[in-house]
Order: sequence, then structure tokens, then C-alpha cells
Amino acid sequence: MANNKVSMAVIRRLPKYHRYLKEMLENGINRISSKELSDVIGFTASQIRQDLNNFGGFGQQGYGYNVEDLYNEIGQILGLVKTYSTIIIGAGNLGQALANYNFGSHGFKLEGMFDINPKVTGLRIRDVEIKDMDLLEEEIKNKNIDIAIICTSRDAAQSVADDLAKYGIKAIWNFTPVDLKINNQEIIVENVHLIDSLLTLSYFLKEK
Amino acid sequence: MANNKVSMAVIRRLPKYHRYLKEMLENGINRISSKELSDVIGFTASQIRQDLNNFGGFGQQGYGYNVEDLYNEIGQILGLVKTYSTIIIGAGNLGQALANYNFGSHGFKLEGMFDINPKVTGLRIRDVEIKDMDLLEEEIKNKNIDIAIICTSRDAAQSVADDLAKYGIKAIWNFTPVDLKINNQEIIVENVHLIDSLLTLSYFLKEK
DNA sequence: TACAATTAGTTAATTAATTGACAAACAAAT
DNA sequence: ATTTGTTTGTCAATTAATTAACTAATTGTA
Repeated sequence: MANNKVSMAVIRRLPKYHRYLKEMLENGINRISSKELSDVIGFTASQIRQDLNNFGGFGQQGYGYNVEDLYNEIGQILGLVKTYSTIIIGAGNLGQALANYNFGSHGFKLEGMFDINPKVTGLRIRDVEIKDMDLLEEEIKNKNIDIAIICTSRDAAQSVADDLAKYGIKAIWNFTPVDLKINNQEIIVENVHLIDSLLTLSYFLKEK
Repeated sequence: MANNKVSMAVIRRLPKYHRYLKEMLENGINRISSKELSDVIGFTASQIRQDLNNFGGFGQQGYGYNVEDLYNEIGQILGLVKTYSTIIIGAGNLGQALANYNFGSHGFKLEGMFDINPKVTGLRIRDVEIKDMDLLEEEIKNKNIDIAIICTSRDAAQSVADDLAKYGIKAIWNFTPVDLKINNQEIIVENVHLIDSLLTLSYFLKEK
């Protein structure tokens, strides 16, 4: 399973499956067919079966899928079996908001926050101290940080990303309106680009 | 131009064109070919030409595209010609962070913030007072609000969205981990789903 | 136990998206 | 004025993604 390359379109649907299955689990539903899942999630039943079969046959003919098993399988596929250590670079409004966001429940532990601004360094958000950027390298190496969340200004973003790459970060979750260029193909970069999302909304609003 | 239905894939690339063209404009570049744009933006030159031709022939053979004109054309397509009035529902960490985010520069004006929590109502963020939810209907109607940004808890999201629809909102930018169900097809809903983005990152991290 | 109903997995068909190719238009140089 | 090189817009070809159809396994029921 997962032998041939799975398309990006499929991968980006997985979190949605995961979300809906969790909800069903919480509601005590323990069995679901692709048809029923289709009705609530909005993908076609055929697509759901295709998607899941990229990773293996999790269902059973005549029965459907066991909700708990499928939820766990998808969690495994998404890598939610271990805890990832994260840091936030840039402790402005967005950085602080993300620090307060409850990613911990999904297995992402916030190990540190960094900023150059002396007005915020020393402050603590949810028991995590905001440290000066000078301590970044040491922290990444000592605590073996997996994921850096970049919430700096647009101008600082690329240079911070270069440093992170140098210090051995494994993944970058980027909230700045910049497409980060990282030479090392081993490093995962996921961009959020909030403005792009807002402009897409704006496009459709104008169309009406 | 823009006669036949433009695909979602194309529309979601427009903000990226807009971003890169703005940067070029700021750097004093006033002429660009699809080939050159391809090199910096990462789409193929063919795709760029196809994308732009969904909306009209903005270029000229032998010359390329005028950066300023193209930037303005895409801005127009994205609806960035008028100012949209927005409100934020849910003035917790994320709501406050978004209030401080500089969307104003793109033509989105924050007209109000709302929360049920008396600990935050009355506070002011960037000159915008956080009001009680009781005043939501009045504000939307009086100030003719275009876009509501939902930053409430997961549990409150759908009920807030139902109210917004009732009060005549035109678009919803949703930051809660819920797929909002709005019957009125005229209302635009754009979901951000930060967790989905993080889980996608997690997937690729696990793959390594 | 037999039979009808259900449903996953899989292959085929269809549709959508991307890439390639090329003629016509234009710019720049001689 | 002519020629050469560039580059778009567009059509065709290709590739990717989605949907439909079908088979075989299993469930539930009589």
C-alpha cells in the first residue's frame, strides 16, 4: 500500500476524511458506507473508494468501513502517531494566536517561540517563553525540533527560512505572504497564504 | 472575456500572479514574458498564457505583458476595485490576530468585532470596538457589511453562520474547523481550515 | 441454508487540466 | 524596407482526475 505516488489532490482530502470520521466516532457511529460518507462529506462515493484504495483496502463488501479503524488508519497515514515538536518564529499577533491555538490535541507540541523584538522577548504564552532569535540554532538542535511555524514579517521570512534550513529543521509551516525558496528538497514547506484565500473569496463576491 | 466558466484551479492561481506582479512592479520591472514569469512563479509558460486567456488577451506578441496593466487587470478580476466592509465574529486570539493583520491595504476594511464573552466586549483593537453579539444584526444591516470572518469556537460556528445568512451577509471567511452549510447559494463561503494544512504537512513529514 | 440486498475494490469511460506546438503579430536590428 | 528573433493566443495532444460500471464478497433475512 502507498507504493505508487499518491496525487496531491488525494492527500489534501485526507484531513477532511479524518475530521468527519472523528465527528462520527464521537457521535457513536461505528460503521459507514462510502455512500453514506458521500452524503455528509460531499465527495462522490466513487471518489471516496478510489481515495482510500490508494492506501489499502480498509473496507469490506456488504458492510462498509469500520469508523474507528478507518479513522485510525487515516491518522496513521497523516503521520499522527507520534508527537511533533514545533516552534513559532515571530511572536506578533498571529504568532501569539497560533501559540494559543490548540494544535497540541493533534500531536503538535509547542517547544519555543522566537522574536527579535525586545518588547515581546521574555513574555510567556501558555507557559512557553518568547526567546531572542540568537537562541534559535541551539534550541532547534538541542530539542530536535521538527516543525517551524513562520509568522514573521514578509521581509524577514526568506532569511529566517534559510537559517532554519541550516539548523536542520524538517518542515516549515509558512504564514507569510512569500513563497519560500528552500534548496534542500528534504525539507517540507507548507504555505498558508491567507491573503490568497481572501482574494479567492473576493473573486467570487465580485462575480455575484 | 470571462464568458465560459473558469475552473477553480485557475481562480486559485490568480492571487499568486497578483502577488508576483506587485513585487515586480515595486522592483521597477515593467515588461514580462510568460517565459520569464514562468521562471519566477513556477508555473509553465503555457499554463500562464492559458490562465490569462480565460479573461482576455492582455499580452502582445513579440513583447509580452506590461506588468502594471496585467497587475491591474488581475486586480480587477479579483474584485479589488472596491473596498469591502468586513466584521470579525469571535474576538479570541485568532480573531484579534486577524484584526491586527493588514487586510486594509488590499481593500478590506474592518468595521466591527463581535463576541459573547464579556471579558473582551468593550475592548478596542485598532480602533474597532468589540461588541456584544446582540448588536450583530443591526450592524450588518446598517453598515451593509460584505464579509464576515468567523473565528468562533467550533461549536458556535454553524449557528453564527445561520444568523449571518439571515441578516444578509454576502460572504463568509471561515477559520473554524467546520464545513459550514449555507443553503443560500448566493452567499460565498471560503474555508481556511488551518488544521488541514498542518495535517498535510504532517503527511509529507512522515513520508520522509 | 438459500436468496436478496448491500457494498467494497477495481477496471473502464469520461471529463478536466496541463503541456506542447505553431501560426500570426510585433519588436528590434540592419 | 526588410529580415530576424521573440512571444502571444490558440488549437491539438497528452496527462491527470473524476465518475461510472461491474464483479465478487459479505450481510441480513426468510
